[in-house]
Amino acid sequence: MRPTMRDVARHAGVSLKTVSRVVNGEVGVRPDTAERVNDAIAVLGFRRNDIARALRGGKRTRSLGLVIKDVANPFYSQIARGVEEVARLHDLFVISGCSDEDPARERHLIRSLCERRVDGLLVVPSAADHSYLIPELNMGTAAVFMDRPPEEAIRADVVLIDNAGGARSAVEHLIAHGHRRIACLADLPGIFTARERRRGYDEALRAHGIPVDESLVRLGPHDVAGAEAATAELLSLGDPPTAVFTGNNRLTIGALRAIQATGTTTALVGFDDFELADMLATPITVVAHYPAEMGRRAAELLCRRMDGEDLPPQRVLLPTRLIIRGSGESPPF
Amino acid sequence: MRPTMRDVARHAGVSLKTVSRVVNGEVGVRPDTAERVNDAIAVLGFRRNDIARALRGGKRTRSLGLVIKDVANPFYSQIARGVEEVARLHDLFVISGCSDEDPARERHLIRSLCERRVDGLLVVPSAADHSYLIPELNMGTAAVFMDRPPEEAIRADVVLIDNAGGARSAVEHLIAHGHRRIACLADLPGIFTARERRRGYDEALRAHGIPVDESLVRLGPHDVAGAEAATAELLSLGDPPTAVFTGNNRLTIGALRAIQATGTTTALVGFDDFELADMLATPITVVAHYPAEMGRRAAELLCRRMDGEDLPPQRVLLPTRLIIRGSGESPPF
DNA sequence: CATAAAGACGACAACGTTGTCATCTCATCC
DNA sequence: GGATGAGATGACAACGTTGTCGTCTTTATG
Repeated sequence: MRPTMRDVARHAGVSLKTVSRVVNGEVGVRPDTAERVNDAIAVLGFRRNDIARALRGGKRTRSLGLVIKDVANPFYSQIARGVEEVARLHDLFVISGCSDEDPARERHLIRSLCERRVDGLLVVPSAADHSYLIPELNMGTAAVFMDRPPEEAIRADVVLIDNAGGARSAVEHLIAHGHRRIACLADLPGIFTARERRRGYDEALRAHGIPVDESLVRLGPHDVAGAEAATAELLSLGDPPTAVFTGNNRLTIGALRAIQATGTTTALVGFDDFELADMLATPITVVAHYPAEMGRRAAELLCRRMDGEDLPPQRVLLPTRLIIRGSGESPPF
Repeated sequence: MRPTMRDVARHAGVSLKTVSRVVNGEVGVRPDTAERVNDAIAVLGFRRNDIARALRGGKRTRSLGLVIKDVANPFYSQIARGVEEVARLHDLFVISGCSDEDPARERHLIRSLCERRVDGLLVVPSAADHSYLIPELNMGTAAVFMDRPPEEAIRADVVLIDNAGGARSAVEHLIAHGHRRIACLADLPGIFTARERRRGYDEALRAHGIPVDESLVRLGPHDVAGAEAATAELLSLGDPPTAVFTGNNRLTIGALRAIQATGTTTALVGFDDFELADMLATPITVVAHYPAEMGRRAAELLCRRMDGEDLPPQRVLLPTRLIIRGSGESPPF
């Protein structure tokens, strides 16, 4: 069906190797010979087989594997975009898969990607245990983790958001506006970023001599509905919080709904920016970060590893930025 | 570096072929032999090389190429998600690239994907001319287009949204609420979906005996700012429209901004749903569609082609749904 | 004009795997 | 006990390409 170099060679009346030379733009082919070969290529519709090329070359497949939770989620799709940009510059293809936060699937994906001999791996880890990766790493497959670190035993690069720092800046912003009773909605404590953001919340309070009141902290709400319920409950306390810090954008939206429903002016600052945050009835003050930048940095690090650079494992912390829009600046009531 | 089957064979004291049999779970290996082989595999950290496998098998690389405009755009990332779901079911990997609406890059991507011998192609086309694809199609690479059809000459499947039908339903909804002066913001007329939606707008008006007033139609605004300006200008007319139909979500947001700025109760229905459309100060009535479904349908079609099914080229039209939220139900003033 | 040097081109092996076929070892049966 | 056959295993080629090296042709040089 598909013509090979051999077919082209026959058609052009030259040897296989000469076709290879022409296809790869090597020197040492007479112009008229090259022309005959190119004609044959055009006539037959020949396309060089990169599979065979990668096998023969022995080394690079010019591809990298990307394992994220879910491309449909803007956070991950922006990471993917950043990765793609860098891959493009290095003439690499990205082979991606969604783990859906399922460790078994993550493991299966990584294994399959290694079998495909990707030159490197970019992973947002779900699994707790990545020891299965150690042989791959030793075998020379470079890997960079994003958003969450793997466990200690894995010596690989990580690119993280400054979760604690960002949360601290949010809570300090609320404190600066006079708040003392500040609630915290954090996601499930099994999640690294949720823990880190919670830590930032604690640090900010302590730094300003405000004791952490555990009755104002809700660990666990995981979706909009859960956050809405938790916030409603907090606002109905005898001594309700005057401000809320939310650990991610789903929680922010849930909290916002509950706040709007009660009609109070409870201040709100959320981690994660989101589209239209500035177009809402109350524009939302957020801790923004840059997932595409995370993808880019991770991919750049990976490319350096793939090029054989041998640094100690890096831990990159990406800065966040507080974007002031209104919801976080109302004074305590 | 990486051990091969030969290394495993040596280590286990068996032949290459026996290792192959064990790795592929073929019958006809004594349990104790298989165990020795598996031990060797574990000790050496052997991973089957899918590159060599694909080459030798001659046929399938178990991968498909996806060319979209930009993964960071939710519309495309949802398509990617749908594709991924189907690919997963068929044990395929997705190799994707972003064309950024650049025909040259699209062509380069498709060419590279063919060189990698993907088993099939899923493309949201940017280029006007896809004749370069014809040889690939003839050579047996299946292809399915999404969102926009390729030109006539290409005999390939297409999965489209019912753009005209959706637009018609939006405009008829406005007409049903008493509107007669309905503006239309459409994107650049070079864009297939923009033309189709514009066509639906025209059809709805004509079907109700309302002449199309070209002074209420703006073709060209392409981003939020452009739509905002165009809408502001429309609303400042001596005899302004009482309702606006917008051809995509960027335009909807721009129109919304302009409407909010003037403080009028101009009705608004937009094509494309978007996150938080229900959380805005004015919840937006939209024509929703399902990009992930488009990805799924296209991928399913592609898999059928890849399995050798030989249907005439299909043209799938996916339904839209009008979601009523408030912005489209205010009466004319 | 003879010869060296450079240039053009081809033969062959190898990358790591799997399909085909051959060989070898036993247990089984008459 | 020798033929029979099933089961286990191995040798070898091939997939399509590129690196190495050898051969042949052409050109430059004395």
